[in-house]
Amino acid sequence: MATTEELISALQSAGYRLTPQRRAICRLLAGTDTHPTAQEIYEQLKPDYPSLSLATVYNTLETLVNLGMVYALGSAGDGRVHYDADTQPHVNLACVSCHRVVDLPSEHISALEREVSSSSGYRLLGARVLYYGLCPQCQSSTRLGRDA
Amino acid sequence: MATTEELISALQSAGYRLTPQRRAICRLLAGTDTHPTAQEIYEQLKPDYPSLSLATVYNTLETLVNLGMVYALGSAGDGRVHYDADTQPHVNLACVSCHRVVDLPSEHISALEREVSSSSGYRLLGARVLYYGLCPQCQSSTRLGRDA
DNA sequence: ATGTTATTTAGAATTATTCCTAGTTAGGAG
DNA sequence: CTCCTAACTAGGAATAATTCTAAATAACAT
Repeated sequence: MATTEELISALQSAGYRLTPQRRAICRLLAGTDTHPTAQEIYEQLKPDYPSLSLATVYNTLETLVNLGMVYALGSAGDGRVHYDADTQPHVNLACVSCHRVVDLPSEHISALEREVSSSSGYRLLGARVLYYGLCPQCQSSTRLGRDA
Repeated sequence: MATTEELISALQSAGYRLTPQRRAICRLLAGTDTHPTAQEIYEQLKPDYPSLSLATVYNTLETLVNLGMVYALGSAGDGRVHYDADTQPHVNLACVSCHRVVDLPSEHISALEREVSSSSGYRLLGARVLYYGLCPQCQSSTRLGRDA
């Protein structure tokens, strides 16, 4: 879990200005293990920051996600729900450069599913296991791949 | 990947009626490895089913998801995006009924990550592992939990 | 302290999803 | 095969999430 300071200095070293609103959002994110929505963040901060706008919450969250400091759970990047008739456990691998998504057969994923199922008590209905990174081709052909 | 027949008979044996619209949606889902949105399904079927309504697509998808035959990628059960400042690979568990998202410590997830990393050749940058289901409380308090 | 420019705000606009109601239909009973 | 009725669909309205816009504000380098 990132600390408040890590989130803030990630913004700072990426050249973003440190506004009270951004600090507050970082503090809230680092200080909770619930997974708030933009609306919930807005409502929790509103009493202390009466002028806070929901748009600012969305903007700051987008920035933090782009910096890789925060995950956006749900939304496959575009805010829409995608449906998949393949209910066999499998791994999706997305290339952040060429945007292709491939399936990957995995031995460990069924073990993971059994572990999740038995240790949580949930009746599992589905899963999204998505890794993202640079595919082999893009590692050799993009600036990101050579530098990172 | 579920076949058209499996999807259709899942609907049938759960007591749902087999309408041409539902058959068409099942056929489309089983016949693609893209991950269409409700809107895309609607647009692809519209030429052959000019009277088809988007609401029917949403209703059918919800039914199939509740039957566990189709995954809804993205959306932690509600239509909202949840944010998580913990960027260490970990398992998120979302309850489709009460919409709470919890973290789950897991032994197998690091093994999975090593497997993905070595077998894919990707330079991994991050991961999102989200399971959907019914939490223990909602299993006892909802119709879904009792029937499924 | 000042200027530059990124950021915030408030509200409107846009987009995704769900809800509602009247009419239609699938599938079992006869 | 035909009828009956609960289940389903269509279409549009309603709701909810997110993004956009333009003017006001404030961070930070100098």
